[in-house]
Amino acid sequence: MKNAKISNAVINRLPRYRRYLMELQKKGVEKISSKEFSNLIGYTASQIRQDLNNFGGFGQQGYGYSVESLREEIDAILGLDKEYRMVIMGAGNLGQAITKYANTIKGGFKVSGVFEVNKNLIGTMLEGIEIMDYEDIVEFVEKEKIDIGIICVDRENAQEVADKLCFAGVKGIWSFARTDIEVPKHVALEVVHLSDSIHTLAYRMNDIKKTDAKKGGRKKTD
Amino acid sequence: MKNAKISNAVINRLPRYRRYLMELQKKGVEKISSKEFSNLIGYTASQIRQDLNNFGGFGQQGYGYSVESLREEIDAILGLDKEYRMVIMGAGNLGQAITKYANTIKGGFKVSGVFEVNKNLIGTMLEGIEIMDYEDIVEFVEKEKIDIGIICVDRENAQEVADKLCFAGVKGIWSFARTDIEVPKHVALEVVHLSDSIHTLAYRMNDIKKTDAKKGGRKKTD
DNA sequence: TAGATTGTTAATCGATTAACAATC
DNA sequence: TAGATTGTTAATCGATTAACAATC
Repeated sequence: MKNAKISNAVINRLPRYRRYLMELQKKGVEKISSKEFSNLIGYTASQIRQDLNNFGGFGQQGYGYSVESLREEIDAILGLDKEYRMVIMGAGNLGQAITKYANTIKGGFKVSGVFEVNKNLIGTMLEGIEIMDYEDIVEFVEKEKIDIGIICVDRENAQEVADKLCFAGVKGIWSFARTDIEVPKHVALEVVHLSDSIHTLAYRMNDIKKTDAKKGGRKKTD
Repeated sequence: MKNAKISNAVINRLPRYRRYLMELQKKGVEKISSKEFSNLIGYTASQIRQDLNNFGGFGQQGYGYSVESLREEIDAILGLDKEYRMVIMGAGNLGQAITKYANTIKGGFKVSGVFEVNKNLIGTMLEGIEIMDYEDIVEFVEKEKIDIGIICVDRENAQEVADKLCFAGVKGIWSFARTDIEVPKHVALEVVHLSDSIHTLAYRMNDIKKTDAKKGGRKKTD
């Protein structure tokens, strides 16, 4: 495995490679060349080879890539061979929605607790998990060795909750709060801006109307 | 308003500009220079001016930008001055989660219906909306003038549902399905890969551990 | 007017694509 | 071995940043 800093563009493509490899595995495909993969996934063969070679030489000249072992390599690169214990911060509408979703995530991701400040919610159940008091979060993270904090609180409180989680010792934060937050360098951060996402959709809908594209062609994801 | 094709990088930054402008407005700030905005939002002043000038000259030399009118301009660019009628496709766990979330979206976005194939769910209520039969989707989109279809079905069925929605006449698709889909050129598409997102978080958590970054510094969103 | 700050052109940087030698 | 396809270096493309003339 090489060592230079990997660009975000590359990192963001890794889960996609993995999804296609899983599909291929499910279909029983054993090997794939970068050219065949290119036709399937829509990146150039050159980019695929370039991307993978950031992490090592997983292919074999004259043959291509073994679907199974490439998929295992990418799993290991992404850290999907490990377990992750998570807490949800905030049991309002957003927290309820994300808790429901988080329970369906495949792999080693497990929701261990939900935390709230609203006394009326504390002690009630959400998706089979008891809602606990925000006051107890630091102790819980330490005792239960929580890896990831999922932030589902209001914009106004997101930074404070992030600070608390980082203090408590989480290694990563996944935020759905409608704001930008900062974390110490040793904590990983991934922010999902769902409202930004639908706003760009609105832009594209109106842009299409304006340029009045002729119908018929097809457009791929990304 | 200019006309050249706007890059995705620019489009993706627009909602973020808007969020910061809303905050400034709330605080009663009336004008901002690209330099001040840069300090706040973390893009270079040059990039801010470059981005905005894709759509028109909204500033005034020697003064800066009016927070209120710039925010209005961006609202108009994004199409947030319009109403959008939406349907949720799929009332399983993901559909339930997204319906809960979609009800909280601010602005002109309104959920008008939820559709399912599972006969046991059809006719029951979800977040105050009656779940309807997938068989009736085309008629509903036409009659209710639905603009956006939100796809929350299984990977296996996502493309079929997208095809149906496009046939019915939606102008945009917001997909949360764990797969890539294709739509005709005249339909806008925005895909949210939540599982990809948490996978990149896992990567970054492990990457930090490997490079063993010294603690202390702070990292901003994006 | 003088100072400030935009709008825009030019320079730089980074990411993608092309080419090809290495090698299975 | 000959053919195929990788790994990697070089060329291109696009996006970001810097510079500065225009102008409020």
